[in-house]
Amino acid sequence: MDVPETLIHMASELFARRGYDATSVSDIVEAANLTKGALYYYFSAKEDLLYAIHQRFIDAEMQQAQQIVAMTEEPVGRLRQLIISLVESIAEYHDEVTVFFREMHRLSPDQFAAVRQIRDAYQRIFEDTIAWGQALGQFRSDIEPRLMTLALFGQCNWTYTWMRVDGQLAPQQIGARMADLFLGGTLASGG
Amino acid sequence: MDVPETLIHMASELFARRGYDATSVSDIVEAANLTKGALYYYFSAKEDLLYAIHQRFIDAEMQQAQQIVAMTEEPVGRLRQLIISLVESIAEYHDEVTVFFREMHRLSPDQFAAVRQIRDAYQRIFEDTIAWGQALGQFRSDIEPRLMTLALFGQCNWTYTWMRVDGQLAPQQIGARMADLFLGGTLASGG
Amino acid sequence: MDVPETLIHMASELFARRGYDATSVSDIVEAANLTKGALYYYFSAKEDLLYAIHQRFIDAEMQQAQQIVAMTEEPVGRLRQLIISLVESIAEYHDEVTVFFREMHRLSPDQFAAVRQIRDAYQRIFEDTIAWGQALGQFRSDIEPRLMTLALFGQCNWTYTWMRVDGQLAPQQIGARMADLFLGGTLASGG
Amino acid sequence: MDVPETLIHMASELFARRGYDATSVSDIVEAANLTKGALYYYFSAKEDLLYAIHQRFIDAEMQQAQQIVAMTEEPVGRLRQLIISLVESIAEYHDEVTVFFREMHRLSPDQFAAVRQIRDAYQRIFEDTIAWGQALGQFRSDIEPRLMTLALFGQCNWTYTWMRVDGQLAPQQIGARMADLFLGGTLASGG
DNA sequence: TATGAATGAGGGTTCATTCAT
DNA sequence: GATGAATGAACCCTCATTCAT
Repeated sequence: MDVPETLIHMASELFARRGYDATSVSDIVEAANLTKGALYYYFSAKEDLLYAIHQRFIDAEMQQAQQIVAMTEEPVGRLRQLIISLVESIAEYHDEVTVFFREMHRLSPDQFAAVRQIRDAYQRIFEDTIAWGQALGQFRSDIEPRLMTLALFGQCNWTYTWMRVDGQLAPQQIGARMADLFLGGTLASGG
Repeated sequence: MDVPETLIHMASELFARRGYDATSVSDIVEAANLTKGALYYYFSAKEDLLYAIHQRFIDAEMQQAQQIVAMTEEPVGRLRQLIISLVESIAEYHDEVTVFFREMHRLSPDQFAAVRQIRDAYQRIFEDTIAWGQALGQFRSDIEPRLMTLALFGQCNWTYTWMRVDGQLAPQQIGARMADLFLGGTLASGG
Repeated sequence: MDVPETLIHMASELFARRGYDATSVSDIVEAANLTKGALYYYFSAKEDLLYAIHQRFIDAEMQQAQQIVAMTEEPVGRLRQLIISLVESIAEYHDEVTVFFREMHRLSPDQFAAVRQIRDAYQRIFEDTIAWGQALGQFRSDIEPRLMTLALFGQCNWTYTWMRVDGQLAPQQIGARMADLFLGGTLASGG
Repeated sequence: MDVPETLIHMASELFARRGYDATSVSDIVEAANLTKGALYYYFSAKEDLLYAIHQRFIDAEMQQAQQIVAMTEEPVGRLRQLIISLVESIAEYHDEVTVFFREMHRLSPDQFAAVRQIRDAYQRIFEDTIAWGQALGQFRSDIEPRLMTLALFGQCNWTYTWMRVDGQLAPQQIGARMADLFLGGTLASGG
């Protein structure tokens, strides 16, 4: 397998399990059955691995969101698909996501800014979708899109703390329920 | 001020800002204007500081939840109050909460188990409240209480990543909106 | 013996023998029968040892020069004494001097500037003495004081490359001959 | 340009500026726009570059000295020309000279011995010239030729620490003054 | 109560060198 | 002739912790 790829993968796993600082470069190369020299041939610093992990998730997620935007034509369906896609990605990139949410503050200022820029663009896709729904009268308008997006992100992102690959519900099912809840709320309707 | 108290406070701030591993014992005692000897007189290890920070938040939060349970007599109001209390606590204990969510995995197995026990008990209060509401026909019953609780926790806990002391909305207001959203959902009601 | 003192002494010896970069921190602490931790308790970087060695020589030399200036009242005698003092110091601080001349360029810009300032002041004492002698008509005036000083420094400083503690001539004797040569030149007088 | 030549040239520059140990093989090949493989095709070790730089200067200087010896027939003129030639060479080979004087101790014992042999032969040319002048009664005889040579070498070699290509005086002029000073001394003659 | 000196294991990183291609 | 990938030893430095005082 490709050496830098292997290193990123191994680093994701270890950073997710033990934390970035608690994982030594030695740990990574040992797990990958390589030498430190090899690592430093491809990455100029441990931090670059952290950055690569961040990019890997945010880029994948951003791309999916853009595809969904291109393929949907009304706000409710678009939002539902965005939610499910997000939850599925969190399951698929579980290690990367764990590192992403827990260690972003360890990035260098430059790297942090780069990641943040894409993250903000990603967030704006959700905000715009909600604002669109509000304009159409399909979404409640008493709460600002930004706050609603943050609430939704909380719901979805938090799954990284408890969602298991071998859990009762598949990520797709969990995503569907998150969409149901976010859209419909908790109170029993009708009656 | 009380020495151990000062140390915990300083450690919360630094751990929240830089991370647990990236903060040295020297950093803490310097910030507290004390010496290492003083720290090791009160705490037998750096880890104990981490544990104290976790306890401080979870204990405070647990106590509040129990008070609310004692004071409320129907599920909707209880849940609403629990939500607002949680968001307010996250604002009040911002540093501790940041450390709690980001560094829990760095606790020793014993300490982790102790913290987890209270955290689980705290979670059960929410789950029970939701189950109670379902039994009364006030909450939707198509999603299990546990999943609904985890979704709610996501919504609330995630605020630690973006809520600011000097933000436009006070924590209490943010909590209220979180409750509204969680209970009522996003779709415009009525026709 | 005083720990930082021992370290500076050991470092002088090793830096002089092997060079600054070719001497590891481990080499130094082993030679001093100490641990790395002890070294870094007193010096925040290897470079600080290098700086301390530079200071040690330049400060000692500067002080002696000032004493001679205070004690002498005519240029020829003053210059002769300055020369002898310089050569004697080079013998006394042989290791430090070797490091001083060979590794000055390895100092950090700040440290370099600090050392250079004293070195320049020291040089000015010689230049002023020569200019004074020229003004009195005792020294030749066809060459600028600065160039004469640099030639003299060459003569004296270069002794660090060949002067031995156990050589035939004592440093004081070598210094005296350097003075004779510099003042009288090589050509046979009279005739 | 010839590859090994380029490498020696680049290495001279970098070794002179940063020091031998502080310059990596990577630095050299990058500066020369080559690869490490190319360097190791022509030089079997970094040390060989250092040796080549030493040779380059000492050989050139030795050759010049021999020409001067062959062309001069009395000691004063010969010495004057040797001095000027030395100072001019120091200017011309400034980088190599800097490395020569500062890093000679980093050569391997064998290489050191080889360089030293030529250096000693070179020194003997000066000593012999001075002894010759003493025998003819033209040079003072109260100081041994070896010590006078070392003093003279100090004067001349030290110029590498301060002589600049763009200085007020050309190397040839500086050499002339060095000769004047060494021969005539500092004291005003006559009276 | 608290200090200041010291430890020693391990941290991330560099680098001269090798070698299959 | 020359490359790019890889090695492994050594490098400087940090740090949680200890302990005599």
